[in-house]
Amino acid sequence: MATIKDVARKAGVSTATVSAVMNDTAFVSPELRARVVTAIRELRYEPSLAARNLRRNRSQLIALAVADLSNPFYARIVWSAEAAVAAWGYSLVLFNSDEKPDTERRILSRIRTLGCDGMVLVPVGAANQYQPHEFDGIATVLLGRSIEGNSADTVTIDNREAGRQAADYLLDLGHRRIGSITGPMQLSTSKGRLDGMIDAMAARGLAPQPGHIRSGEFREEAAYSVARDMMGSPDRPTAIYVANGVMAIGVMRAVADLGLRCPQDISIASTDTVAGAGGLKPRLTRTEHPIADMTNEALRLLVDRIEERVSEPVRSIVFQPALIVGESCMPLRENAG
Amino acid sequence: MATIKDVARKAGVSTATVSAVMNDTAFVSPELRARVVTAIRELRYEPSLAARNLRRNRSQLIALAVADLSNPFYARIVWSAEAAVAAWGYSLVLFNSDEKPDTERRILSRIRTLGCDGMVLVPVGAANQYQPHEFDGIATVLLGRSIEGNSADTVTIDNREAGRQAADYLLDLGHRRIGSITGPMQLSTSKGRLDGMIDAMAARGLAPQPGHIRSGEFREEAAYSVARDMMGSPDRPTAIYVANGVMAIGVMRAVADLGLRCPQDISIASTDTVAGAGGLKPRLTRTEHPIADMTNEALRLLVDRIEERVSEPVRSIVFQPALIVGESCMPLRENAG
DNA sequence: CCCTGATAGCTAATCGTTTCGCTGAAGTCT
DNA sequence: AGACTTCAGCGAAACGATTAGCTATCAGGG
Repeated sequence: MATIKDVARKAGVSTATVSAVMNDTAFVSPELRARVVTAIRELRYEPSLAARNLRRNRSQLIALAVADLSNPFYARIVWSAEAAVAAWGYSLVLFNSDEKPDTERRILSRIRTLGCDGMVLVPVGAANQYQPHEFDGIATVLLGRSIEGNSADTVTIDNREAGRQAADYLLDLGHRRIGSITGPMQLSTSKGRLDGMIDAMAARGLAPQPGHIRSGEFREEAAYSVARDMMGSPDRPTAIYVANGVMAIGVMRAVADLGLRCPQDISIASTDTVAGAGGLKPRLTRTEHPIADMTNEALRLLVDRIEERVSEPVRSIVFQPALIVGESCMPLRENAG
Repeated sequence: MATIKDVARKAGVSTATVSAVMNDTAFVSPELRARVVTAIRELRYEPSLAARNLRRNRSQLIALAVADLSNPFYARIVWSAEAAVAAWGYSLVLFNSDEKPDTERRILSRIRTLGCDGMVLVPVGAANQYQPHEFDGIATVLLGRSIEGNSADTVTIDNREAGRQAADYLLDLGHRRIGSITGPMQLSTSKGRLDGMIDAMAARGLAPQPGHIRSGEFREEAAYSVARDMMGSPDRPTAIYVANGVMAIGVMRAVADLGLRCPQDISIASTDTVAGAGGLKPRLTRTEHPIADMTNEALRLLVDRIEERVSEPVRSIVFQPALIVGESCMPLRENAG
């Protein structure tokens, strides 16, 4: 592995000159430049990032820590993030906290040791689980979920509005007994979506039955068992709002396994679709997030911070959901059968 | 950000001692050790990987370069790889070559500059596009696809067997006019799967019609248009073998858009299912790969190399596919309608 | 009591860059 | 012609760790 010294020796110049050529950081006469370039090519010199970073105190690394890599929603974020990170000239270090606060803690420490220039974090813990020092010294953008009281930039969606839109749609179809299967209540996403749904019902003088509101892990299996339980009872809801795409798959599976039909027997709406579910039948009625836009925006904010073109102290960007009507919901009156 | 010197000063010892404590690399008396540990805790010292790596010439980084991050198949690999990499004490740097050899070339160079200790590569180019020097000095495992003549360890599936299994299944159902939509022919995966299918047909004295064999990019859109074209013609095949899961979705969409029904009008089988397609209706008949096992195995081989517990010169592990019967195929005689 | 051997812990060199400050040749002005 | 600028290019000091090699201390044997 050739070093800058080898190049300098071969080209008959100092290492400073080689560095100047590499980084275009000072004028170098055409002759010298040519000699250096030749030497670089012949020796196949590639600068050592370790050395450069030690000196510059930069790493060219951006960390992305997502909550659950098995969830296509996050897989989609990873995809967008990789592209954005590369476009900004960084490399992506990927972590999966698997919805476990302890794992997340280890990840944060690892990100620090790696000297990542910045990180995009989908936080998994409750607000009070974070120590302020876990964030200082490293540019941070929170994605999708926020941490109350934290001073990092955030990019989120309007969860409350998402819940409201989905519930309004179901209400417009005439449903009155609407249930919800949502994620862990300490997460801003779960809580916001549920609150939005309750808002929408309250606006029409309604409230969900207590037994029709259930929360659990953001996973297919969790949703499956909760749904089986809720749907098995005689006073089951006529429509259900599921807080995320993976859970919606679980719910549909539960419905099918109980011998119920969707949408004839039960209407299902959700928030956050799962990639590749284009083939899911019936197609889910859901509110969608502009995942790629959100991710790009998160990285723009992050790079802004890293490169210190900082404007305001804390920036929060909220994306609005859009309702996509599929085939998983029907008007109530036709539910008689 | 505290450095080792700060810790040494605070604990009243030399940096060498701090280093010894950190790495447990020499005996340190209990008293000193205690002082050092306290100082480390109080200063919240975390060693700089950049400095350590410069010195040790290691980076604790493993690169994963996949061919197409938008493909759930690779998303699944990413998921498994992140877990395996973390379990071995490394961090994962993720790249997406997007099936573009040029991008892949840039990635290889980047991996080199980053000083990654090793890489897992899903190669996208033809064998002759690789220069030997792009691989030397960095431990490499090729995953899923191989490069002829390359001396890296490989973990692949038996593509030929996968094609054979799928085709045999269709043949057993009585199909004779079987077509195939496959990926780029310079890739070992595409070629192997097609060869397997041809093998199976040849074993029964059959051969596919030339117009029934089409290749294109490993993407949904590509498959969609090729399928529309092939299915539109009057002598269309009665069954079709699609070389990958994402393409299968495109084919199913094309079939539906042409007003054809699957499996009544056409049987579809594929290799490599897409995660989350559990909800796809009808469920795809396909050969599946043990993705997690393959990925784990790839990382085991890689870490072996990195940590120089090398056994044989080159190791190749081939996984066998398994046929999973869904609902997307029917016996030929019932195709009359 | 001195010499030896063992060893805890220190000093300083080193990894491969970047970058500050310097040198000295060439150019400009009076 | 002398003094002053300019600036291409160089030398060497960082950056923060690891580690080879050394020093000093101490115990034990002769």
